[in-house]
Amino acid sequence: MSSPLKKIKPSGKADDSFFAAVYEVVRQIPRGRITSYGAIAEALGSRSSARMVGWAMNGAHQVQPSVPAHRVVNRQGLLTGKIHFATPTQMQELLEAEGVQVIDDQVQDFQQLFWDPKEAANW
DNA sequence: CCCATGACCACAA
DNA sequence: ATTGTGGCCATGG
Repeated sequence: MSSPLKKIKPSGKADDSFFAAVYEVVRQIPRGRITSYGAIAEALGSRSSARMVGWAMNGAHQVQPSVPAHRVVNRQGLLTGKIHFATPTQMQELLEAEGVQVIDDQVQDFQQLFWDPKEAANW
């Protein structure tokens, strides 16, 4: 079990929907780190599928184990998805609780805290 | 079945 | 730098 991601890659057919793959990747995001929708999509092989990543997050709340959707922001490091959380401040508070500074829905040192899913990918 | 929307991103002008 | 448009796939009316 050295490979946390294992075979989430669509080699052949989608055993686990694109959604499942997204959830897997999001769970790999280290605490105090963040990534972007596009980065996840690109890591999955579909650079342009960033929209689906966000769409997948829409149901992440009811998915187990818990998916740290608050660690996923847009390309600008902006908390675009905060509106989908229980409260408009939930996402920011979760990030700040992990040491991520957020000002005006903007992640500080975004580029520095950015975590590339490809780094964890074992392919 | 067709149309519209969506937690996005990249490119062209 | 800003604006507009296309694309991606899924879900809902």
